[in-house]
Formats: sequence, structure tokens, C-alpha cells
Amino acid sequence: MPKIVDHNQYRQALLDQCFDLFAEKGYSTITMRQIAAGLGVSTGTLYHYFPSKEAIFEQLVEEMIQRDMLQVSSEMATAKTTSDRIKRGFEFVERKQDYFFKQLLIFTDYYQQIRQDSNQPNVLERVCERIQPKISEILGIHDPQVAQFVFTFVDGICVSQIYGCNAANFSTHLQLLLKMLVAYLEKYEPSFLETEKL
Amino acid sequence: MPKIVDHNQYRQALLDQCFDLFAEKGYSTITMRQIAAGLGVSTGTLYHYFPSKEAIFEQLVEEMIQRDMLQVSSEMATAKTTSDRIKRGFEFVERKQDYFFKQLLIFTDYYQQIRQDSNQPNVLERVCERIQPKISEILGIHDPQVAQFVFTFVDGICVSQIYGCNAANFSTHLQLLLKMLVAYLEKYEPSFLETEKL
Amino acid sequence: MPKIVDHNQYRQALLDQCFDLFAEKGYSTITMRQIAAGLGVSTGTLYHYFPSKEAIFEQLVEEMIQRDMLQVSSEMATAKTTSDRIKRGFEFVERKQDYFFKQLLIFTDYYQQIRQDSNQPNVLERVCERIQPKISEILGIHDPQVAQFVFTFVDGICVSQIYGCNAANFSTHLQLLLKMLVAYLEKYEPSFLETEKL
Amino acid sequence: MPKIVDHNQYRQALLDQCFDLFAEKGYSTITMRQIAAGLGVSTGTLYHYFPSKEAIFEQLVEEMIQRDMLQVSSEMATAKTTSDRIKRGFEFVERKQDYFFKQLLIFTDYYQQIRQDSNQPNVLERVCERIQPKISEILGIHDPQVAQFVFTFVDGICVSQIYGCNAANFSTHLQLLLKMLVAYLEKYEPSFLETEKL
DNA sequence: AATGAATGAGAATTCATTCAT
DNA sequence: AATGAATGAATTCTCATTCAT
Repeated sequence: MPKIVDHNQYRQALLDQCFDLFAEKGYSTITMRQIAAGLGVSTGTLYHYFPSKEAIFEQLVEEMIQRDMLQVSSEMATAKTTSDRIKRGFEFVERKQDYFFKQLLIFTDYYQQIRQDSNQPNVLERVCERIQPKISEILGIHDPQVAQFVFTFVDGICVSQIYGCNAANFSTHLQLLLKMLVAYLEKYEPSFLETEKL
Repeated sequence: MPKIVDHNQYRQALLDQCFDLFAEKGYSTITMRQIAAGLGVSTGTLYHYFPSKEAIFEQLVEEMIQRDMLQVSSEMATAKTTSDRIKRGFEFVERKQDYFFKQLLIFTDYYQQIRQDSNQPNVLERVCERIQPKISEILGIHDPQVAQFVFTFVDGICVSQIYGCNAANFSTHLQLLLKMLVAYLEKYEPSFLETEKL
Repeated sequence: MPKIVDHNQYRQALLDQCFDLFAEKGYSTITMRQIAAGLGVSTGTLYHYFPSKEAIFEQLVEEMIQRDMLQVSSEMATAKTTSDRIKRGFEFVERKQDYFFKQLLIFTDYYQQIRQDSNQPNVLERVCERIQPKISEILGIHDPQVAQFVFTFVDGICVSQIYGCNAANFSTHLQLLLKMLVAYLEKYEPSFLETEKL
Repeated sequence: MPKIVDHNQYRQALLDQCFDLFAEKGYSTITMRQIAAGLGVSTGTLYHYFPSKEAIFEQLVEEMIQRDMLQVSSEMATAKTTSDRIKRGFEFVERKQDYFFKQLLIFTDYYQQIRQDSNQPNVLERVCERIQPKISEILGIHDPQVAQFVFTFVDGICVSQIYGCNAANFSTHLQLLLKMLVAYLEKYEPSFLETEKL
């Protein structure tokens, strides 16, 4: 690990590496010593950059969201037609399936944590507030409900990973979602049918 | 506290009450003392009925699955037509939305737990192995993929609860799923259209 | 286990079986449940016959001593000459080597226990007070020091068992003790030489 | 409490102080809190230096043996004649009688502990394997059996302490052992008689 | 800035003992 | 007399956090 002089930059570098650590062990199971060891620093150093375990976790969640939003935007920037956007969107999700799965684990852990003391600002609420319009925008679908449907289903696929059914693999699920979506759009948004060929 | 004669019966009674406790606090967050207090017994008594915290959790998961399977079967017993089955199925899920949400939290907790020592028999695998055919049977849908789709989506709705978006409420989600499903079945399983009116 | 009507007799029957249990696990390591299980009774029954774990232990020690004194006396009753007494005495020790070893473990455990609260009557003191003259009597040796020497050495052999050296086996040790003893008696108690042939 | 730089050195310093603690209370009776208090540190610190109570105990036993071997060697280094060696050897034992007694208590405790799980490497076996030749060397006695006899008897004296007989004091016992030994050597190893005057 | 020794409250678990049946 | 369910204090051990160096 190279010594990065800038305090804030180093903090973010540490945060990056925390993602897998938290995803693999879980927030309450992982210890500060394990985190420190995983990052290759001492506990003292860890506390030099973060005030508490909780703070690391929160900053991690915040960081993740920010990063994701940016990445999605940049990935989608060049897509023009709706069918192109949908195709790219699904590819994006498929490519990052492992990441989304780990994120789900982190989010549920986070949810359990914050519900204990309710006076905490809920970062998760902001997640969906910001992600949902993004999905609408990406897919070029006007009905927000439908955009949310896609989002929800992707979450569902992530969850289904924990059951470990080999049948339930990510890509097959996505294929079916796509077919569902088209069937629905053809039926309820005929305008979609006229303009696009998938 | 009266002396309960049947050891096994009392054990199950305690298990029932554990569900909410685990769902609210999370497996690793809740302490044995808290569980004992929640059940109105001493820690000693708790250990008289369960060898460890882990054992309580596993027995709880097993018990839950068994109970759910039985309940679903009995609820669906009298439904005859496919549309009737679908309607009842969705009603069932909607009615127990709170329960399913808590179950999701418990399951993700459980997943994080067992992945640590991988040589453990995975109860979750059995969950989906047994639930999936049940759903096919209930909905009267031949394509197992589609049945799985419904299951996965319901999981997705549960997850979306953690984001706390007021928009994303359970019932609305289910409505949309139903519409999607019908649109899909009409397109790809025309036989469905002929026999049923939803 | 046959039901013995007499309370006291049953108590002693239980006590007998406790010897091996305490010897194998150690006083502080063995639990009342393990004792109860080993005796084939419930903990409730155990407490019906003994007020506490400590009491079982003390009664066991007392019982053991009583029994040993009686047995030694009866075994030696018919021996007439000194050499005969010595021979029999050594045979007796050799035959019960396993028993004496376990007794040592129990005695050291007991010692650790009673030294904590010093106002307890020390049963062990009575052990040597009563055993020592017995040995003098058995061996027909006038010098009490020498009798004590034999006693002490036998204890030493018991201890050496814990080192597990295969070299240090009980019988060989006893042989040497015998030779030592004779050499000593020949040198310092010439009267011994005149009257006996070993 | 000053920060001690050398981790290993401090660990040994703690170990030293543990000897009396274990000897006085016994392995299973003493608690980690009591040990910590006795050492003047917190339980956390104790666990910082030793992974478990068992580990402290084992390290203590190992340490003891090492130290004893070294000390004996250095004490005996300047003794030339056999009678000088025997005299010094007996003085050494007498001087450290209190230590040897405590060691016996610790060893029997240790024995009870390891016999539970038999796959443990037995440190006690190594004790006698290394001590026995040492005694032969010290006393300059060729017959290993006789050396072992002395060792065993010293153990016996230690045990006899637990009976608390005031008669059975350490020094008197040793005197008699010496006389026995000489009588035996004179009878069976006449070469001994020729060269030495005790 | 970086370290890791030190802390002690709190976790899971055990166990002698009590007591209703 | 016999049972075993119930208790809760005490045990071993963990871990987030602090702080001297």
C-alpha cells in the first residue's frame, strides 16, 4: 500500500477495501482488528481515519451510492434509443451481479443497525429516492412504477442468491425479466411497440 | 411460572416467540439475555431447552419453513381454478407481508452466519427447493421459471421495504406483478388466456 | 441399580460409585449433573442424599479412609513373622496400585479445596495420623520414621505415575524400595537381621 | 503501568508471577479475573498475552521446567566429588522445598487437565525424561533406578505435606533418605564405599 | 501519522442448587 | 422418594475504543 499523503484520499482508499470485508463477514460479525488486518494497518491507524466502526460503515454506504450513481450515468451516456438503453442497463446489472449481491448483504446489515436508534438519518431512503428516477431515465420508461418494478426484481434476484439454488442463476432471471417487461409494455404502453424493436 | 410437562412442546412455544425477537434485533445483535428476557425466562432455562444461540436460530428457521409449507397447503386446498389460485396466492402474500419481511431479515442474517463455516448443512437451500414447486403448484403455472419469477419478485418487494420508500408499498407492487404476469402468460401461454378470466 | 430401602445404606452405595468419577474428572471439573448421570440418578435425588457437592467429596474421603483401615487390618490379620508382614504389605500395595493412584488424585484435589477456607476440619491430617501407626504395626518396624519412609515412598510412586514415564512402573519401584529397606534395617537395626530371612 | 516494549519479555514476567497464583488456588479453581487481579492487569491485557487460561498453564509448566534445569546445572557446576554432589543436591532440594511442593500441586492439576483430551502433547512426560538423567548426573550414581528412587521419594515428601502431619517434615525425611541411600550403595555398589566418605 | 498495549463492559455459556410436581 | 425444570451468579473470553510512545 503506497503512502498517500492526502488524508481524505487515503480514507477513501481504505473505504474501498472495506467493501469486501463487510460483505463477507457482515457488519456485526467483523471486528475492528479484522478490518485493520484486512487493510494492512493497525487499529490505531484505523481510528485515526474513522471515529468508529459505525462511522466506517456509514461512510462506506454513502461512498458506494455516490460511486454507483456516477458509474451508471457514465455507462449510459452514449446510449440513444430505448432498446439500446434497456440492453445496456441489463448488461450493466449482469456484469456487476456479484457487486450488487454483496451490496444487498451490506444494506440489510445496515438496515438492522439503524433501526435500533431511530434518530439516525436513513441513508437507505436516499438510495432509492435517487436510484429510482435514474432507472426511469436509463430505461426510458415513463411509468415510475415499472421502473421500480425492475429495480425491485433485481433486488429479488440478489436475495435469491442466498438460497443457493443453482436453478436461480442471475442471467436466466434477467432474461425472463426482459421478456416480462416487453410483454407488459406491448400490452399497456403500445407507443413502446411502435418505436422500438428489441 | 408453571412447570410445563412436555419438554418438546414448550421448546416449540419458546421458538415461536423467538421469531419477532430475531427479526427485530438481528441474529448477531440480539443477546441471549435479551432473548431470555423477551421470552420471560432465565438464561439458564433458555439453555435448558437449546444448546446454543446458533441452535435456537437454526431450529427457528427449520420450524418456520415447516409451518409455512403446511399453512400454504391448507390455505390453497379449496381453490380450484387457476385464476382463483393466483388470486388467493397473492392475497396470502399480501396478508403476510409483515411476516415475509421479517423472514427475509432472518434469512439474510442466517446466510451471513453459515457462510463462515461452509461445512454446515444449508437450511436455506432446502427452503427454495421445497417452496419453488409449491408455488408452481399453487399458481397452476407449468413453466417453473415463471413460478420462480414470482417468488423472486416477492423477495424483491421485501427487500425494497428496507429502503423505506413510501412509494414502494407492498400491495401496489403486487398489483403490478399480477398485471405483468397476466401480460406474459397471455403472450407466451395462450392456453392460459382461453381458460381463465382474471 | 436395585432400590435399597435404607437411606443410609443407599447413600453409601452411591458414595462407592463416586470414587472413580471424582478420580477421573477431578473435584472441581466434574459437575453435579455428571455425577448424577454416572450414578444413574437425577440431580434431585443426588441432593436428596447429599447436601452439596462438597459434602459428597468429604464423605467420600472419610468413607475411603475407614474402609482402607479395615481392609488392611483384615488382610494382615493372619501374618505372623515380620518378613511375612512386609511381603504381604508390599503385595497389598501392589495389588491396589490403581486404587492408591486415584486416591492420590482425590487427596490433592481435596487439599486444594480445604486450604481455601481454613476453618474446615482437615480430614487429611487424620489420614496420616491413623495410617502411620498402622504401617508400623504391619511391617513390625519399631522406628516410626522408617514406617513413615515407606508410606512416603509409596505416595511418591503414585505421583510418578502422572509423569507417565514407562520406566517408572509401580512394581519395579516397590522392588527397589524393599531392597533399600532391607539394606537399611541390616545396617541400623541388626536385630532385624538375626530374626528374619527375606 | 508503564508500556513494556518487549512483548515476549513481559509475557514471561507475567508467567513468573502466575506460579504462586496457580499453586495456591489450583488450575480449575482460580479464575481469569483472579489471575488478572493477582498480576495487577486487566483481563483484556491477560488475553493480550495469552490466548487462554489453558495456554497460561501450559506455558507456565514449560517455563518452569526450563528454568529448573538451568538452575540445577548452574548450582552443581562447581561440585567435584560424589559426596559433594549428593550433599549439594540434597541442600538444593531442601532449600527449594516450598517451590517443589507448589510444583507438585501444579503438576497434579495439570495432569487432571490433560487426561481429559488425550491427544494433547504431554508436557509431564518430558519433565521426567529430562529430569531423570539430570539426577543421575548430579548424584554421580550409575544405576538409573536409584536416581529415579531419589526423585520419586522427593515427590513423596512433597505429597506428604498435604497430610499436614507435623511429624513429616521435609528435612527429617531427607536425612533418612540419605541414610537409606548410603546403606544401599554400601551394600550393592561397594565401589562407592571405597572412594567416598560421607 | 502510526502503533499496539491496555482497558473493562458485556457476550455466550455453565453449574450448583432449589423446588414444584 | 424421585424427578428434572428453573434459576442467576459466575466463568471464560471478546472487542470497540483509548492512549502513551
